[in-house]
Amino acid sequence: MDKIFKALASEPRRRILEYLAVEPMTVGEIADNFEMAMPSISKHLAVLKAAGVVREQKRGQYVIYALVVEALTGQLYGFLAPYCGEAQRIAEARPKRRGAGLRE
Amino acid sequence: MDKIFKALASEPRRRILEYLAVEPMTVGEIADNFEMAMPSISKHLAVLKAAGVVREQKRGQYVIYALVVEALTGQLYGFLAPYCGEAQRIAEARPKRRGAGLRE
DNA sequence: TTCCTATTTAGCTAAATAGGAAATTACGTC
DNA sequence: GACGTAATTTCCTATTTAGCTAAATAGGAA
Repeated sequence: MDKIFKALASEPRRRILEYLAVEPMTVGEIADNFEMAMPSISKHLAVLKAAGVVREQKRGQYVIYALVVEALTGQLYGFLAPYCGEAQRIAEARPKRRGAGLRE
Repeated sequence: MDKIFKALASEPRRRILEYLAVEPMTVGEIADNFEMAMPSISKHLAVLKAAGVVREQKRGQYVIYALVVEALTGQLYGFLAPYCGEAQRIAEARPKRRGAGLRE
C-alpha cells in the first residue's frame, strides 16, 4: 500500500500512467512528452514498476513499458474497501492475482 | 489530485484515517495511538485537512477531527475513472459537491 | 571489433518532508 | 487575574526525494 501511494504522489508519474493508458511505449517515447531528462524518467518508471503498476519488456535495445491497469485499480480498490461498500464489492470480486503474467 | 496522493503517501496519515473511520476523535485521542508527539500528529492532520479528507470542529478547548469519507472516495474514484469503467460510473453518479458543509 | 543508440546506474546538489522540543495560542477553571 | 490542559506554530535537524550530468551497460549495425 505504501509503494503505490508513494508512486502516485508525483505529478510526472501520474502523467506517465496516463500516457501508458493509451498504449505501451519505450522510455524514449515517454521522455519525449516531458521536459525532463531521460534518466529521471527512467527512475520514475522504476518507482512505478516497484509499485507493480507498470510492467517492463525488453525488445532489442528498447525497453517497452506498459500499464498494468488491474494492479493500479486493484490496489486502490483494496485501500478503499474499508471506506466504501462499492469498493469492497469490487475488490472482493477481483481476487488479486500475483504476477498476472505478461503475455507476449 | 496532488494533495490527496501526497496526503495518502504516509503510513501514519493512512492510519489516522483508519481511526477516524471508526469515530471522530480529538487530536489527543488520535495521538494516543501513536508513538509520535502531538505536534507531529497535528501536522499530519493539517495535511489531511488540506486534502479535504478530514474536517475539523472546535469543541471548547478540544479540536475534534472527523473523516470526510465522500471526499476520500470521491477523489480516488475521480482518479480511477479513466482507468476503469466501474470507477467512471461511480464517479459520475457522485457529483462532487464543493464544501459539503460541516453540520454541527 | 568498432561505432551508434537506448537505457540504466552513480554521484551529486537542491528542495521537500518528517519528526522533535520549545514557545504560543486558546479555552476552561479556580 | 493566575494556572492548567489542548492544540498549533515556530524553529531546528535528519532523512528522503527529484532532478541533473557523466559514466556504465546492453544491443544492433557496419
